[in-house]
Amino acid sequence: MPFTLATWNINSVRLRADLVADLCRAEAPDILCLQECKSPVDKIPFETFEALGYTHSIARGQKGYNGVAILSKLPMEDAGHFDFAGLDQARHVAGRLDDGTLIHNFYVPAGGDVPDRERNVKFGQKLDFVEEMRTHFGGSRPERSILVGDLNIAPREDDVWSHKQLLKVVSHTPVETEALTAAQEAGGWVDVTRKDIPEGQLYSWWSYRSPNWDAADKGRRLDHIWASPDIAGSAGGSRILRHVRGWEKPSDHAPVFATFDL
DNA sequence: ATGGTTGACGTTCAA
Repeated sequence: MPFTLATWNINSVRLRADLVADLCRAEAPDILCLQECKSPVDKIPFETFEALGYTHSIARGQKGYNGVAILSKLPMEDAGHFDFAGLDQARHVAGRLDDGTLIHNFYVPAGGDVPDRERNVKFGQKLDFVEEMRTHFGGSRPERSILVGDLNIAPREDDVWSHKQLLKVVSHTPVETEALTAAQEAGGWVDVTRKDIPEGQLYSWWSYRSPNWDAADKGRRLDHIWASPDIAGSAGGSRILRHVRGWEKPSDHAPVFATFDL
């Protein structure tokens, strides 16, 4: 069964419901995973997405912050959620397709500004969250599974505009990139985007604080699509829709796409 | 050395 999967940090699903609809009309992903919905579940405009064929949805939300949702044209059942690091925040939800394929949608904590857990509680929570991803997937190694989301870490040197200048910037510090790589390896996860696009600079996020984001191009690859090793061979077609970052009133993240033929 | 922008909420926090 072939399908197209996308992940997008939408930065308010209510403010940008029209952008979600535009993306769905233009690219027609079968499954769209959203992060930073910033909305209680009962205020997400699911009817807008149902009208476009996304008749199945699973979401977790809270007022104002965080929030994750999976919109799907394919039948999907709720497969539960994690509350890593004991934060009691809506940062993960999982769905299961009819063929048993499991889809994890994560929103990893951003971690604040100071990359030191002694001085910044949020950074410690981020490291704890990623460490729990490692212990979980190391303990029950994923099969027939896909993991996507805003992981808020750019692991490779070519996942940021300047490796050297970002070594002490949260999202690219060695303690973070090593923790994310450890979590990936613990589960045997294959980085699908980098399997398909192994060479060159690749970004999915550009700060709002740069007025000329496109020309300056000081991006980072924070959004990821991983596959368990048994199905990684069926993944392909990766792309990051950079032009979406240039839409009117955009999210600061661009959507990341891949296809699977399971 | 530190500002720059955005969103939700409510007169500030998080990203």
